[in-house]
Amino acid sequence: MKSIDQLKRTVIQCSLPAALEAMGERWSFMILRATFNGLSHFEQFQTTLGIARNILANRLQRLVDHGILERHGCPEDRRKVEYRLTEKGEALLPTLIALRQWGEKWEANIPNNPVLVDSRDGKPVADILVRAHDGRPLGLGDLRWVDRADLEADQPRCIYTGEPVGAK
Amino acid sequence: MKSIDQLKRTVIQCSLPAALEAMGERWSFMILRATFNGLSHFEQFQTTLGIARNILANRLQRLVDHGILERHGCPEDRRKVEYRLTEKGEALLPTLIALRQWGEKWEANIPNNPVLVDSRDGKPVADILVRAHDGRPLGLGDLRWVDRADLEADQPRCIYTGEPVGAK
DNA sequence: GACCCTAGATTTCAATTTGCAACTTAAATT
DNA sequence: AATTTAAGTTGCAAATTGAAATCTAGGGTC
Repeated sequence: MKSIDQLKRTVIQCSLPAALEAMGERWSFMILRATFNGLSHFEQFQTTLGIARNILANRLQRLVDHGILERHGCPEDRRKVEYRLTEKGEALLPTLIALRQWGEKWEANIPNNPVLVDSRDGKPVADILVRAHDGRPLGLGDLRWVDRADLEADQPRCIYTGEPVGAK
Repeated sequence: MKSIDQLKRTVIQCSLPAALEAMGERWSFMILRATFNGLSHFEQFQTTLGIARNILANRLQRLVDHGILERHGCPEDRRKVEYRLTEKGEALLPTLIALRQWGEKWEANIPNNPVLVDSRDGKPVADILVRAHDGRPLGLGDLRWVDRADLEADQPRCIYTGEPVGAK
């Protein structure tokens, strides 16, 4: 009772709805993954993903509208359109990889392929984790949700328990 | 032309479809976020998210079916049901945070609240990044996609260019 | 015990979204 | 000139979503 009370005093603001409006549709992440793997044309997406053509057209348009992909005509073959990742689209890579790693570990027991590796040593990238500002991995027990107002007042306290967080 | 040819030689296997089957519905991440913030009852989800009751019931059922939430009756008030995160559900935190951070940076310009902080020092967690096995942050330019078969044969090569990756 | 309230759904029905198949249009190829 | 290819669009049936009303079991109050 008290904890929920505390929670309600926190103004909940979250960009998750906005993020989901851009990427929450069923095929959006699949299309994004395909672009990360080098696909860029309508027919490529259609044949490799097996998505309906009208839905694909609609999703590509949405991704372009949200600034995640850019539409470029190909000068050497003017029938073709190239869909390219923008910087904003590229910034979704950690989310995509996190989701894929979760799926590999907890849903499908099949190893993901292709594998994303470090170009320097050819080793697969690390599991995506929540980390402290200095890079230390953090588990759920090391984490607290605090109200931004309390944080800015240098009085971070857990929104459930009210308990102060961190050294003073 | 050559790069797509190379790509087609790679057996594409991906747990992304499986992950999206569990979490790809419109409200799933919103419900998950609510549980991470301490909500656990039907009415709490309904009033704070504003989701239709039938859809909420259906989504909770799906999340339970996928082993992301667990359903517990409350002994002290037998009308109530408590939905709790499982270990599998908790493992989605990095994905959720990555998506939220992306939204904060690229979509909504409003600061996220509440803030996830390190319990040790009360500082907000780091941005979710793709990192090397040793924790070094990696940008897109430091990454390559390689066929798992090539990786296991200790011959990692970029699936587009065929270029060998890493020192030999 | 009669009454009302609460939590967690289920049902009904309209509106929207999805998906398949066929068609279109412009550009390239034979 | 005829064919093929790339990237869509259109029409229509099926599935999904959402708002509102209803339902059921349990609690609280007098």
